[in-house]
Amino acid sequence: MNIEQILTEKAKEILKKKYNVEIENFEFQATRKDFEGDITLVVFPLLRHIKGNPVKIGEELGVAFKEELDQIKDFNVIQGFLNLTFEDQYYLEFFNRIKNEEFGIKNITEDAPVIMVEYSSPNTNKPLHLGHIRNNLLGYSVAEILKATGNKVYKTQIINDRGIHICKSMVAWQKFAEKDASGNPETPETADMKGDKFVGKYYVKFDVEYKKQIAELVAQGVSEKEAEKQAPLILEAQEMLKRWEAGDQETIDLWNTMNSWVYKGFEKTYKSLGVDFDKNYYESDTYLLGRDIVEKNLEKGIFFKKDDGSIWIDLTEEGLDEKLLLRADGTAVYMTQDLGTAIQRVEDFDIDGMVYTVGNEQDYHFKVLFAILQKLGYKWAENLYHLSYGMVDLPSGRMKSREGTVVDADDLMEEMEQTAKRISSELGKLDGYTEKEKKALYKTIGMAALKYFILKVDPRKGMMFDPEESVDFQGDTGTFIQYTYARIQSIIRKADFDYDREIQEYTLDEKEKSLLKQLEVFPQTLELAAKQYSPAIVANYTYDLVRAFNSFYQNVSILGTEDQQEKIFRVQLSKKVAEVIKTAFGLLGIDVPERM
RNA sequence: GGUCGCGUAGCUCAGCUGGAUAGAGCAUCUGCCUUCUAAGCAGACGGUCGCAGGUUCGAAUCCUGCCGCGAUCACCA
Repeated sequence: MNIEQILTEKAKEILKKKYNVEIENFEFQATRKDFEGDITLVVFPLLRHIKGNPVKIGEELGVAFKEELDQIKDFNVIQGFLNLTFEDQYYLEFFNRIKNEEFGIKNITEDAPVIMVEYSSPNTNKPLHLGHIRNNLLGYSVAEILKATGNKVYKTQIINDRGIHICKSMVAWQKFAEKDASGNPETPETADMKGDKFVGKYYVKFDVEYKKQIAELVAQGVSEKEAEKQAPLILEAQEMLKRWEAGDQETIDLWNTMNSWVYKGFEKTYKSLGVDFDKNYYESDTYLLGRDIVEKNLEKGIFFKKDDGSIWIDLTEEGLDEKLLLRADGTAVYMTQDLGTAIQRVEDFDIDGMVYTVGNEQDYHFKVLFAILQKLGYKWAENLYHLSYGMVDLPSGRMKSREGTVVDADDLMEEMEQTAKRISSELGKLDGYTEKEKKALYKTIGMAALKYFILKVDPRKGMMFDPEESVDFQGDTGTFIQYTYARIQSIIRKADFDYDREIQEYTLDEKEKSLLKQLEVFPQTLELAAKQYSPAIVANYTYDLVRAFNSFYQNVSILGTEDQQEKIFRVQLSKKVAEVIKTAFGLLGIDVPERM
């Protein structure tokens, strides 16, 4: 039983005796720092059940708590707030209990819920950019947080590897690839380019040439709309798509080759980002899924057919529209595919729920998707969540690839590393590190700054990113948190005495106490983060913890104190704080360095 | 136009299921390194929580209306 439950039981008992009322819920909150106390019971809500003066009721409860509970040292009542102060012993017992365990992390049991987290889901014609970074970091982190709170998790991505856009890159490469002396077209290897960048280059090339053709046609008097349809390049791309769908071997080979280039490039970016997947789905495998389901349920009357033969679902009862699922020619749309893919995944992994990490521009799509799956009666459809995140905006507005304002993922990561290098070199604290170790450290620091910057904001909200003002390394940053971790490691390295002994009796310093309080809420913070699918909650928690530690560090002496008890306790406490930092940052996908 | 989301300090963001005098960081200004890492600490300055009503003992938080910004409303994905 935790302290809130103990207090609740006691309060129930007291009020029953005194006022003969049964009250189930009490409102507790951490005492604000301007007041004396550790936990506060808000008395006002009780007035609904008890007629009386809130101050008097508070006093009565306070007296009883103090007399009857060992944990309570003192109390005060201000207006309708009963502030309770705990005995130091309470915190000490808490600390000794968690000291040697992996604190905050739940075990994953045999019967744990199985959740699939989808994220990234790139197109194979464009390199990853800042938007993908937010997506990837969020998806990965939410997956980790779900694991830490006792779920079995599979991470997945669905790769959009087919369609007209891929054919555009293929056509462009066939037609416009630069050739070497013996007439061989360039490849990522010969051009010394990352595969995704290479293919992306030809996608852009297609667009440029296509626009030229449109302009020419328009100059000949063709309307713009017509020109877009008639331009030879687009016709070629459409032909290519037809051949692909017909299974033409040459086309499939080219498609495979170019996709494999892209995947190699993605792989590198994912590795730098530190994200991974348990399973990849490819649209080329899933785009035909969903049709059977639609046809099967047509008979059941969940779907209906219009005169032209197209198949729809009516979601007006759910407050949504009618939605098309199969065209009159029997081909599927995006929705149908997602429907089929969801069902496929449940078959593959026996999952109980899914999280889709997709931008908030698709809110409507997922509302509809989930509504349909629920209507079809799948039990797991109750546990679908659209992790809908806001767009990353630049100071100039939205990122637009057409206007060249996309922030490339690889470039950004490289810049972060360079900034870390510059600052680190200026500070010059890395004596004894080899060049290789230094480089690894710069990357660790740069990535932390970037990841923390992105993850600390509420996923649902849009966010601002200014590439000119490089990400901060001071204040509320990943760097600051890493720095604190490194600081603690330095203390531990220097603590050359046996500090393993358990401290039983101890008078807590104010700074120690606020650290313990912050540690205490770690598990519930993780629960909240999982419930809200929000890494930001973990990030903000870690920042508060670290701030409390630095205040402690600067205001009391850890290794310098004469008192042996004090010295042992402070080293133990510091060590525990470092562990929690590491755990929390692990959930955000951020590494911590031993030195910096 | 319908639907959804957002609007908190000069800037970037916190603020849990309503609770005490709305919090951080950056920026600006003051102190603190012969003692455990100053990527730090301590402090100052900075707010009509978009506006107007309502519910409540109590509203940044819930409800309604309005204003501003964004997304979406495709037989695109």
